[in-house]
Amino acid sequence: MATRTKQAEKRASLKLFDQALDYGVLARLTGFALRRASVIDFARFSEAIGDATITPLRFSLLELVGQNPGFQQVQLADALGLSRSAATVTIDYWEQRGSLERRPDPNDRRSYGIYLTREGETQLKRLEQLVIEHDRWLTRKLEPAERATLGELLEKICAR
Amino acid sequence: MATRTKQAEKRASLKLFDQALDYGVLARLTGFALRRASVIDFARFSEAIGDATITPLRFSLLELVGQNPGFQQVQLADALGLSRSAATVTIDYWEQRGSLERRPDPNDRRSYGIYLTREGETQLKRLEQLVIEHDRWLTRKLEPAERATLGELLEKICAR
DNA sequence: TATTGTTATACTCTATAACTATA
DNA sequence: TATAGTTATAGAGTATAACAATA
Repeated sequence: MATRTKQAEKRASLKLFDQALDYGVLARLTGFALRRASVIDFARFSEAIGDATITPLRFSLLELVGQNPGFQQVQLADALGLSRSAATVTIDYWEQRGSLERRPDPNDRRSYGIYLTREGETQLKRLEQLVIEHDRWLTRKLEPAERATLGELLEKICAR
Repeated sequence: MATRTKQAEKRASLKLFDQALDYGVLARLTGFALRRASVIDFARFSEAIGDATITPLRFSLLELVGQNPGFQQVQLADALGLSRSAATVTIDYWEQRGSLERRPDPNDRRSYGIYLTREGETQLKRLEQLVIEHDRWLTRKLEPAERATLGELLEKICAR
């Protein structure tokens, strides 16, 4: 039992990337650096939120619904680069928690508009604060100007 | 049949992120931008390599072995933030392809040193070229100086 | 007792395909 | 015929736990 705990403990400390090793071309790859940073972000996200089931993707969807009430599932899926089935599952998650609801679209009976519930609005406001705090933690080593620059450069990468 | 093809086709085009939607606080989050860029990188990586089974992680491990021949699995796992079992599986993948081999460690009979085979050396050189090309594609919208800046900023995020 | 590596197992995430009900 | 959403299913990927061999 002690052994298992130790193994889990060791992994939990997440001391990525060993100084003793030569990373070769990896050290020159933007893609590798992006992945590293993303892993760090992801690893602390749920912890910062205080709920292991709330992932970055799930938060993103809730935020998107909050900002764009009434949009179709298909639009939300596209906006996040998800399949329709993945969007269904993610929406199910929040609906089961009472944070959002599907309302039949009066103009197209195949589809629903997705809306926050009253509970969802409260929840989202709470999460926004925690996520913003977490993001500040993630970028705590950067000056405000550097953070802005990073945002612009990443934006350029994503622009088509 | 036509329907299915269309669905897959649509997703393959990966037109992430809809201009019509308001991304709210997501637009201000470094973590969200990192994830977006990573998704773009990952989505094109295997395609650029021309082999759907070679993922960024698998390439990273091979590169690490190439630069650090003879290291233990546990060291490679730590260097990539993997569990021991995940490292085992990843090494199995390359070993089955004849690209690397486990050699018994003469000093510690519990462990192996991991080495490239002759085939692995050739393979790695080939992959390095393709990966570097892919990374250039990923950052094609950035000036050389911007690319360098991005690297430094990401480095700061990852530094402890 | 602790560590290296393997295996068994389970869980998360996401995709494609098939299905339904509409359009 | 095409589309919105659901469900069934499968495949990556990765983790923990248990185990064997060795330290």
